[in-house]
Amino acid sequence: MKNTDYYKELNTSQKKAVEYFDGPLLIVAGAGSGKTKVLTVKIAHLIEKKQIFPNQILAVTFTNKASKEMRDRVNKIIKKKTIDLSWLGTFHSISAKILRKHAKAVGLNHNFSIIDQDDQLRLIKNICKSDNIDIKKISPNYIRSIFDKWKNLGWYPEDVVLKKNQTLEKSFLNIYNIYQRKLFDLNVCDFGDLILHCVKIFQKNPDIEKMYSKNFKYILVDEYQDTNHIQSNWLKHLTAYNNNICCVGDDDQSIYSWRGAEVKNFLEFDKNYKNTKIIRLEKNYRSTQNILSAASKLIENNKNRIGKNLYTNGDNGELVSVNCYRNGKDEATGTGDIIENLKKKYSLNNTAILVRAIFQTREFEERFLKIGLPYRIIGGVKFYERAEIKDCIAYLRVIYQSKDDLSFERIINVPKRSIGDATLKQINEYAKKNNYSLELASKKLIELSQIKPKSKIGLNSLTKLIEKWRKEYLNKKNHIKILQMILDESGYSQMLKDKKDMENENRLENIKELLNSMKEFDNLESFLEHVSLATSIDKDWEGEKVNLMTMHASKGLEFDVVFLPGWEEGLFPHQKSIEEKGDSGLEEERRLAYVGITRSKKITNISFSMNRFYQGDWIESMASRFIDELPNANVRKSNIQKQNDDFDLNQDIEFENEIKSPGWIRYQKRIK
DNA sequence: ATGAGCTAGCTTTTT
DNA sequence: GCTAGCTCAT
Repeated sequence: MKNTDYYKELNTSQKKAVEYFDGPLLIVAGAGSGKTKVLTVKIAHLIEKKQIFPNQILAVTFTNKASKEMRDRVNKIIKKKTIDLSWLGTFHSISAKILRKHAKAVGLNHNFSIIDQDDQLRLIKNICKSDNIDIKKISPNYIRSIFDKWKNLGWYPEDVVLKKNQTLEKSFLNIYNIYQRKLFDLNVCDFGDLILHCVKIFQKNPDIEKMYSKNFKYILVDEYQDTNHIQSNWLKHLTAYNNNICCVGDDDQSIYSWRGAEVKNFLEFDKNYKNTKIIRLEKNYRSTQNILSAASKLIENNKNRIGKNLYTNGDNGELVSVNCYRNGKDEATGTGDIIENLKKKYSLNNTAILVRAIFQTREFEERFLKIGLPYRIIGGVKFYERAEIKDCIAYLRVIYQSKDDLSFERIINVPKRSIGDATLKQINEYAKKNNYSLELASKKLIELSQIKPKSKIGLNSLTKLIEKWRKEYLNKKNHIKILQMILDESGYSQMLKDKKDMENENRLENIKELLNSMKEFDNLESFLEHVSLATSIDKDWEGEKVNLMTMHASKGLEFDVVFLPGWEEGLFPHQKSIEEKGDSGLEEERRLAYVGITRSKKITNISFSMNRFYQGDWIESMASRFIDELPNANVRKSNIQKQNDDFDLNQDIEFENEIKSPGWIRYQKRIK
């Protein structure tokens, strides 16, 4: 095997990391040190040099985006036809794949549906209602977060261990029991179950564990610092036979502890896996010296870290600028001005504004619309979480899986069919009593003429339609045609057309896009599987636009120019973070700052404002403590006083038709 | 069953 | 200041 170009490009420690194949390996990879490169080259080497079958490699990421990128890059390296890396995916997608094969082992049917947070919440609310639990006293959202926590710890209801003082949690245990039973009845899983069920299957069935762990000759894990307890457990099972695991991560970029991630997994990797080899990647290929020094000095204020010395061969570059503005509007205006100046040299696509909380994008949006600076918002409401998209999917799910009561309940009165709480309650009770699905219960109640006349008409037509659509599905009608049929015949399209406001036009657009994205799938089944685990469809990347997103969402990305606004005490570090988690909360906020700064390749602009309009009030704010932690040698501080550049609301500006972000809609409402 | 009107609460959110 | 989610009157 000759040394190929991609291999020559690696530095010494990267090469070492690629070539260390057998036994546990932990790669401590600083920001911008080329960790994805190492992982992808390693996969290529395993296939080409070590003659490992692609389907004997397990490669795990956290996001769909990361696995897509990894797949693309491996394919680029191995120039042959697309290789079958069937076990490259997210923790959840791989778990779902395993679980489909062994669903029976945990009491599920192989065609189970995967439910999201929204469905979880509705289910919990339903349980609370029938159990007479006062939702006002305990928020269902809190209950859900506790369930998730338990699942992340690997606990079925019977495994839950509580301390004496956890009385509130104790009262949730009964709900957890009912909730889990309900999930089985409905033949559905929540996200947490996907991984938890797999671990339980491995625990109870050594033969299944052996089958998989024997097959996976090599296991690679990206962003290891973000794994939680159950994920680390899951990996332990899958490494049982061959014990070849390579994990890549950066403890300084652990920013998801609130989602159950435990840096402990990363810091104590060598305790969990005996004879671990540790390799550090400390050469940074991304940022200038000034940016790197600023980030490094800042993160040194954290006590709980491995510690590393990042270096770069690059030049010093520009100083990191720290700008003080009078208020949020000035900050948005000033930022816009700087972008206008820089955009000849650095493209807008390579410019990003990274915020702590998504609401902060608003002021920037308003300003950018005003001056006609194109932008895109990454994050916010996910495509597949939009109500209209969820409605479409609920219709499809009901057809695919008649037991899916959650979906049935979602669409029973959408569009309006005069079926309200009372009727729904009646159906629910009848279903429960006879152990029917809601759909079956509805049909029976109609037959028995027990539904109020007005509701009966609506309900009857719905059940008849569902039967008709299901027949079409069983006759192998194309899934896109089926959805079009549903939209027409249910009156859903009409409902959206009737209300002629902007939002509904948007909704119709989104549905068109959904129909379009369905083309990529052969059948309804594979489409539904994709949808349950996906959050977005790739789009809106065309054109030159400034990127606005949260710092969380920016992890793994890089830009020439990065703006970090709103560095004020209370907002960043966020008050809540410190209140809830104290010092460890503060350290996580600092890691977030570190992630933010290290996204930048050339220019970094940090800013704060002395006054901010926040939650309906003007508050005086102080510069974030993080600003004081930046090294003076690498920073240039300035006070920016804008002239009286008040927003002129009467100006007529033609907006590009495509910009229909929340900010644009708000803006439209305001100027009307 | 449904729309108007009021109130509480307001971070991050890979799946 | 905004808005989701509930209550209450129609």
